[in-house]
Formats: sequence, structure tokens, C-alpha cells
Amino acid sequence: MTSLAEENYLKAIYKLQEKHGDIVSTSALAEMLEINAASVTDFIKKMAVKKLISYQKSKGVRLSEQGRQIALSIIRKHRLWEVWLVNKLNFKWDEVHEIAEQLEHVVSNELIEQLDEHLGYPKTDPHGDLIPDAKGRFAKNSSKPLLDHKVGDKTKFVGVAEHSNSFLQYLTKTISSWAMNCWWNPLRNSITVSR
Amino acid sequence: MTSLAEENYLKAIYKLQEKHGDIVSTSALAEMLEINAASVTDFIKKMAVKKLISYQKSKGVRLSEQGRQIALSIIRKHRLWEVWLVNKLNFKWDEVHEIAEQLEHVVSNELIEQLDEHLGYPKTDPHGDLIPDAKGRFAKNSSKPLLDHKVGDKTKFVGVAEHSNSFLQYLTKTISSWAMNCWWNPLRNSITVSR
DNA sequence: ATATATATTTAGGCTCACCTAAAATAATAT
DNA sequence: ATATTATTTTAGGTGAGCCTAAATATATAT
Ligand SMILES: [Mn+2]
Ligand SMILES: [Mn+2]
Ligand SMILES: [Mn+2]
Ligand SMILES: [Mn+2]
Repeated sequence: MTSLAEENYLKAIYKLQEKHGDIVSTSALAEMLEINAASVTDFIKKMAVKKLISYQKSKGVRLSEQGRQIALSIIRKHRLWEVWLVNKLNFKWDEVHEIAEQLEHVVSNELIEQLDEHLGYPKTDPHGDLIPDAKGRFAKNSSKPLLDHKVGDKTKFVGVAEHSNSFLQYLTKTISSWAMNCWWNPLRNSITVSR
Repeated sequence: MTSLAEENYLKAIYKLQEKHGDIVSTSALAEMLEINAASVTDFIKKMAVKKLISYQKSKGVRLSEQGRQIALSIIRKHRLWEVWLVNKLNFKWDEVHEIAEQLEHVVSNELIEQLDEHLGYPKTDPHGDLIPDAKGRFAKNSSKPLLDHKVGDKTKFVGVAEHSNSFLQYLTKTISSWAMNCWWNPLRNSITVSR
């Protein structure tokens, strides 16, 4: 069984691999998890023994295939719960992350598959992030960054790359409805759109 | 903040007080929680310091008002989640307890109040147990044990006092629908009914 | 009342997941 | 190439929540 701490490490490593390429440093992990670097070194050594990651001393870590699958299952749960909170319980998109951080650790395959059905098999979460399927596969994403569009282009807003509550609240205030025409946003590179 | 372990202790103490009166013994608690009695002694001493319970050495424990309120909030969450699992996710009544045991520990008042609304403010859970409101108050219960009825009486089945999965599955097989006429059950005292 | 059985507490220890301080290693600047 | 700085690891330690074995207190039987 994988512990709460392990799940959080796996998710953090996954996200850092996504953003900054293959290998993840101790300090990057420590910063993301808000855990002391010495503790991180300790913990990743144990995770390596369990084959959740590969670890090269003083170099960094990378998810094993097993570790990657677990990380994806956590991300799947997180995003499905966010959809539920927004679509069924009427939460705003800036109110769901902390709650989903807790719900993502509930263990039950039946639960998550029933939830998926209940929600109508959504492909993306309220922030536009793709939801992996039960086997960890993503649908392909046809969205493009807002900066790839010219002024005057008509396009559909589907999600954000920046997830801070303050930015989400800013967008909510600035933009009146979810599906709408887009315009240039002062915060560079923070909105993605699709045709 | 109250930890997962504390929440489980509080809930167990509450249930034992309900059933066997005021004061709860170390061994009863140890048995219910499947934790060694020595560990329980240790833990309840700390809970007493935090004023969650009162504790008299070698006598037993009793919930403080604060402890009782926390216990009730856990029970409220447990039962609301069970309603959700059955009514919205199509689980059977014998499949929800273990999942609710996890969900009951998720912390968010907004979440639980939204959930309550989403479910239409149910008064009872799928097993007929009353759901306390946000302030820990129960509606009054007009149901009566099946044994208080005579053969031939017409009555409405509303819930069970015995919660084991095997018994729930037995009932599901034996009784075809949720609202129905009742008859004597071989398992004494295990069904409650109301007019 | 005394012996026996049962329940409870004390004492000492363990694992998990964290910490700080110091040492070692790697990266960067001169 | 050497000094300085930043990163990573090692060493030692902590608290939460559990354990077993032994000691003590309580209940029951004779
Ligand atoms: Mn999120
Ligand atoms: Mn999201
Ligand atoms: Mn239950
Ligand atoms: Mn129930």
C-alpha cells in the first residue's frame, strides 16, 4: 500500500517532471512539498527501494512506471473530484483545490469509476486540465496558448495554466462567463485556448 | 486540530456510550478500534489533557461536550456520504460503510453543507440511522423495533440496527424492495420499523 | 477473607515522517 | 585552478501512534 506521504511525493515528482523535464532535484521537491531537503533525501531513498522511483545520489529522481501509474491515478481522482465539486456542488473553480487535495487520497476503485460515470465521463477538470482514464491515458489536447493567437481571432477559452486562487479569482471577475470570446490577458502565457 | 486517530477514538466512544450507557471502558474501546488496550490507555490520557474526554484512572472515559460535538460532526459526515453513495452513485447499502469511513475525515464545512443541500437535506442514512444537523441535533425518531409489532401488522420498514455487511446482504436477498410490508425475521431484534 | 481471574496501567520499544546542524559534494565566480 | 556559494547527504533527534511484557488494580469465586 502506498501511504499519504508517498502519494504526495509521487504527485509532486510527476508535476515537476512534466514542467522541468526528466529528472527532479531534491530541492525542487523539497520546495514544492514544503518539506526540508534532508527529509526529502531520506524519503526518496525509501521510495527507490520500493521501486516507485529511480534515484541517483546527488543527481535526483525519476518516476518508475509503477510510480507514474500511481501518480496518474491520484491526478485522475483529484480532477474528477474537482469536476464534482464544481458541477454538482456549485463550488467556484477557485474553491475546489484544497478539498480535492484531501479527496484524492480516498481509496476505492469502485468509487472513482462510479464518480466518473455520475459526472458523464468528463475529459477535463474545471481548470481545463485533462483527466487521465483509469489506465492513465490522456485524450489528446488540441488547445493552444492564448499568445499563439492574433488580436481579433475568435476562439474558445478552455482552461488555465496558472492555478493560483488569486489568478482564478481575477479571471472570474474580469471574464463574465465560462465559454466566451477571448482577449489578451496582462498575465503572460497564463491562459490556454482551443479552436 | 483533531487528528485522524482522535476522530476515530471520539466516534468509538460515542457509539459505546450510546449502547452501553455513560462510561466507556478501556477494553471496550480497544476491542472496537482493534488497538491494544495499553495503547488505548496511553491515548485517552492525552485526549483527557485536551479536554476531549474526561478520564478516571481504571474507571473509564466519557465524552466532554466538545468531544461529543466532534463525534457528532464525524457521524453527520459519515451518514451524509453514505446517502450520497447510495442515492447518487448507485452503491448498495452493504457497500458504502468502508468508503464512508474514509470520506468522513475530509475537513471542510462548506463541503458538507453543500453536500447536504445536494442530497436534499436527508434525515436518515441508507440504514435508517438519523443524521444529526450541523449543530449536532437529531430529529426525533418515531420508529419501533420489529419485535414490538404483532404478526399481521402493517408497517413501514425504515432501517436496521445490525449493520454487518452479511446481514445487509441477507436482507437484500430476502426482502425485494426498500419500502414493503414486514414480517418476522429470524435474526432477533435486528430490524426496526415505523408506522 | 483469600485465591484466582480479568482489566488496566506502566515501562520500554518500534516505525513513520518529519526536523536541525554539520559534513560532503557539486556548481559558480574569480 | 582556487575560492566561494549552493545543493545534497549524513548524523542524530523528535512526536504521534502503535506494540509487548510486566506490574498493579479490580472483580469474581470459593
Ligand atoms: Mn487542483
Ligand atoms: Mn484542477
Ligand atoms: Mn456506516
Ligand atoms: Mn449507516
